[in-house]
Amino acid sequence: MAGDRAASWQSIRDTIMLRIRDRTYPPGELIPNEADIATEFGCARATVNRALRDLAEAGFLDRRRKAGTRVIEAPQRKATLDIPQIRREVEARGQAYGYRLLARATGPAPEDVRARLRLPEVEETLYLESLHLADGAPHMFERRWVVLRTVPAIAAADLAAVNPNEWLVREAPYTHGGMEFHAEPAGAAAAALGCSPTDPVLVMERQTWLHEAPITYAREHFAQSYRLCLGL
Amino acid sequence: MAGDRAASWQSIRDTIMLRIRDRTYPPGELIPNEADIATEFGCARATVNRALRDLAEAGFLDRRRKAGTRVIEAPQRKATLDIPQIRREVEARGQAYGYRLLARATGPAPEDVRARLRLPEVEETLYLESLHLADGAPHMFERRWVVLRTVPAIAAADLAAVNPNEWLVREAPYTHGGMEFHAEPAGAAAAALGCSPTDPVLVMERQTWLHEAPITYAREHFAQSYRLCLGL
DNA sequence: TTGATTATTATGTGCAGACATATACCCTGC
DNA sequence: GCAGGGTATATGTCTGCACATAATAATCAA
Repeated sequence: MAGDRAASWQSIRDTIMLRIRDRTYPPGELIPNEADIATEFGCARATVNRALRDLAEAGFLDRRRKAGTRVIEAPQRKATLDIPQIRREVEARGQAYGYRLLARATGPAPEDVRARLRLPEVEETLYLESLHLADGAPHMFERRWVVLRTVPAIAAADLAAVNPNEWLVREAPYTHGGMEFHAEPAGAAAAALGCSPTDPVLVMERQTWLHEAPITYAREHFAQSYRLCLGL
Repeated sequence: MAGDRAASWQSIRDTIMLRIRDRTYPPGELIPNEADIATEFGCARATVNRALRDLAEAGFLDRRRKAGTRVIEAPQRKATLDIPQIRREVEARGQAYGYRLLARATGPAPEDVRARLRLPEVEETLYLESLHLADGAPHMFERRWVVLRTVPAIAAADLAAVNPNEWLVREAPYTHGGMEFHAEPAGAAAAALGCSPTDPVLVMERQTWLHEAPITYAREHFAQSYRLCLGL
């Protein structure tokens, strides 16, 4: 008997986890069914269910009706990234956050932006260029296109006071989106970032949708010192 | 009454989510307690609990005993990244995965590696240099240090056949770790990647621990075409 | 006013039982 | 041998109830 007393779902989860680690339950193998585990721990099946569900969500178990519960062979662990909210990130490091709106214009979405947002037709967009500062030094240079049909309210927003991302997060919730990172020479962003056009910078591209309606596409160039951190 | 019939926890979750979106439950405000919601939907409190717990885990609600359930002001949405397992990533794109072990040596951990792994003293490490290929073309160049005290078994592993990451994932599970991304010139990795030393490349640094024992530190240089993708 | 104690309350967790649902597996008929 | 259908089974979910726990709010004492 593993849990002599007070089998909480966490303690069951931890025990099962240990057994996965020490190969009592080997990779790829089935583990006992919920009812049996419940008997072993002297608890209700619901409690075991809670424990196993948690491990499955964490990516260590594969559960299927009738088939049973199997230990994942190569635990595809997920890293979670708290989506960079520039201001927070800067302030969390104890630096003063600053923001400057460099350009603002309205016009049709360029070809590459339309492709990113899966826009079949040319649409009016609000184009924004902004620079985000940490302790006065350039930290991130952003170019952003916002689809006016989806978010008409942004036309009236005071984006010199609130940065576009924060405005959108508050006023235009999204249902899904995507991000991509790659490295490229600073190029046109060099001037704003105060580096050489050939210096490597980290570029983040990001799109969001509200159901099928495209909201925004942003292309953010980070200063060289920036490191994107994720926890495992 | 929102759910006239068959209130599953998912349908309750979705309904609550809609109310958060349309500001029926405004940001920062308390939402009704579980018992009231259960009454509204005509279901048991446990079902509501399941729904709200899910939304809390997804980062939309803040729940505290006695205090109640509150809508998060700035939904710090989490992006999840399935930790790059090179082989999978390459094969998922329909390309042939290849791997070559370029160097293998044993010796004390260099200063910067020790810092990364929070190693107070000099320790013996296995140093590995490897190149990962996609359809024969260089895709990622990796330098890795493995702490032999924590993972002695790797000394006997055939790392020409299995890549170090896959071996470690299977044989040396970790409890926690971290990843960082930044951009830098290819430098010494240029030769292996077949690019110019000044070309920008995406660098991933990664460390893992088993409880307090450091396992490995890896520094991976990705080919220029590589893009790190995350879903929101 | 301040600090400690107690009551109240919303969420967290547990149990037993029931039914729902997906699906692996066997059995049948061709 | 193979396709199709039926069945057994393991997980998924819900209910109604109970008690645990955390934390606010109220009360009381110094």
